[in-house]
Amino acid sequence: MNKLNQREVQNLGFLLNFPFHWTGMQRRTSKRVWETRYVVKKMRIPEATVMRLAVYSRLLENLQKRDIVTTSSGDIAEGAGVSPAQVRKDLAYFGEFGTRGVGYNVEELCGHVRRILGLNQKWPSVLVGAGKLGSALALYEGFNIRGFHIVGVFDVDPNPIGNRFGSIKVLPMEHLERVIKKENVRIGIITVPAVAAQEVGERLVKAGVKAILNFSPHVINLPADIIVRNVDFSLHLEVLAFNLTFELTECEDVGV
Amino acid sequence: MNKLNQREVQNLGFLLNFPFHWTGMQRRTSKRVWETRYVVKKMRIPEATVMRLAVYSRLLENLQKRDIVTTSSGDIAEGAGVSPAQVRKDLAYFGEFGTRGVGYNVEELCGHVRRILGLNQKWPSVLVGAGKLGSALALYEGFNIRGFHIVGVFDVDPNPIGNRFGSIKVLPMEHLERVIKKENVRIGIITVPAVAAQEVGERLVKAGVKAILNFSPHVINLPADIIVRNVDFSLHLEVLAFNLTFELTECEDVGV
DNA sequence: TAGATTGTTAATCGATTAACAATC
DNA sequence: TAGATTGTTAATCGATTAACAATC
Repeated sequence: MNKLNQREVQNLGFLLNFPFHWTGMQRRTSKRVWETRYVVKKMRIPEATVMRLAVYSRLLENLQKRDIVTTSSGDIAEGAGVSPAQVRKDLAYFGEFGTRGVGYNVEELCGHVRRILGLNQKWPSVLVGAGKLGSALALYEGFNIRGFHIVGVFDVDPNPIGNRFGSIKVLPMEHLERVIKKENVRIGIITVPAVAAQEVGERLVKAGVKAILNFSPHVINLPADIIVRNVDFSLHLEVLAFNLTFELTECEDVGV
Repeated sequence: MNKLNQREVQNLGFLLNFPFHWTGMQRRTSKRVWETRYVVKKMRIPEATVMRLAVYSRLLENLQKRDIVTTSSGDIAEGAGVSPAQVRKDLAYFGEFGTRGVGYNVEELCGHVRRILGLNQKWPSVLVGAGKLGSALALYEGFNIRGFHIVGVFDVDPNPIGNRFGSIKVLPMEHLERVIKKENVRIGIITVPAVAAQEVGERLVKAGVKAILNFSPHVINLPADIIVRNVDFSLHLEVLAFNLTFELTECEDVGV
C-alpha cells in the first residue's frame, strides 16, 4: 500500500463518504528510518445515536410544517429530552450542518438527517404473520409515511389468505421467495407466534432479506451480517413494571 | 443520624431489599478526631440489564415448559445472544441465584427473575386511542400472559365507542379518570395520533398513571418521576434502514 | 481430587458531558 | 465589537469483559 499523509487520508475518508477517524503509527523500517503509516478507521456509530437521530428527524419535520426556518441544538435537545451537547455530538459524526453563532437551517438539517437515516429512499418490506398484530401493522400508515412500504403479507394459516389490506392481499408462504426477489425486498417484519419465529427468520434470510424487525417474543439467531431488532411489546411493559416496583423501594443516598 | 459500621450498613441494604453499594467517608469533627460515616447508595441498574432480564425470563419459561431442571449462564447467554459474563453480571445485581460448579435451577431462577421484573403481580393498564393499532393491542394476548391486563380502552372519536375487545368496550374519554382510580391503574398505553399524544399523556399522569408506553411518533414531555418509553415502530425501522445504508459504505480498517 | 460453573474484581472499552476555541 | 451558537476536545462517567478465586 502507498504511504499517505494526514491530509490525503482525510480526503480519502471524505471521498468514500463515511464518518471516520485516522491514526498515525510510526514504524522503524531500518535502524535510523521511521516511517509513519496512517490508518483510516470507519467510525462506529452508537445505536443510541441512531435512535436519537430518528427522533430529531421527527422534530425537524414538525418545525418544517410550522414554517420555522432556523433552530438550535438547544431547541432540538429540549424536544428530544437530551442535552444540547448530545445533539451536536450526534450530528458531528456525520458532518457540519450548522452555522456557528446562528444555528441550523431546519429544512437543510432535516434533509441531512433523513439522508443519513436512509429515509430518502423507498424500503419495500414483507410481513409474515397475518394475525391481529400483523393485520394492524399492515394497515398502519406510519410505515408508509416514512418510506417503508409493505409489498407482501404472508401466512401459513389458510384462513387469512386472500384478506386484503389496502391494495395488497395475504398470500400463502409459497409466494414469499418470489415476492422478495421481484420487489427487491431487504426488510422483513415477523409477527408470527414465538415457536415459528426462528424458522420464518431463516427463510426470510435465505430469500435475500438483510434486516428483520421481530415482533415475536422469541429471540432469533441469524448470521451476524443480518440486522435483527427484537421489538416485542411486552418487553417494554416489563421494563416499565421493573421501574415501577424498583421505584417503590427507592431510597435516596442515606447517610447513617 | 446514627453512625453505623460497614456490617450494619450492609445489613440495612439487605433489609430494605434493594441492590446497593456503600462508601465510607471520613470527616474531621474536631482537630484530632475523625469520624467515618457510611453512606448507602441505591445501585443504578442499567436499562440494558433490565431489557436482558426480560429476555432471560422468556428463555427460562421455555426451559421450564420443556421440563429442563438445570441451566447455566452459558446456556442462557447463547439463547439471548450475549456473553455468559454478561448474564452472571446482570443477575449479580440482585443476588446469588446459582450454585458454583453446578449452575442454576431453572424454576428457581425463573421465579427470581419474574419477581425482580415485577411479573409476579397483576398490572392493570389503560389504553387510549382505539384506532387500528390500539385495537390490535387491545386484542393482543401477549400482554395478558405476562400480567398486563388492559382494563379500559378510550377514544375521543365517537365512532369506535362501544366496540368490544373481549370483555371490555371502548369508552369515551370522560370515563378515563374514573376507571384509573377504580382499578388502581398505574400503566397507560398511548396509541393516539402524534398531535394528541402530549395532551393525553398529561391527562393520564394527572389521573394517577405512573408509567407510559407511548406508541405515537411524538416524544412526550412529562414530570421526571413519570416513566415514559417511546416505542414508535417506525423508529425501529429507521434504525434498520440506517444500518442497511451504512453497511453499504462499510469499510474495514484501511491501511494506506 | 479433577472438572465445572458461579460470583466478583479489575481492566478495558465506549458513550456522555463540560468546557472552550472557532466562528457568525 | 458583544452576544450567540457551533464543532471539538479532554475529562468523566458508566457498562462490558476477561480472568480468577470460590465453591460444588
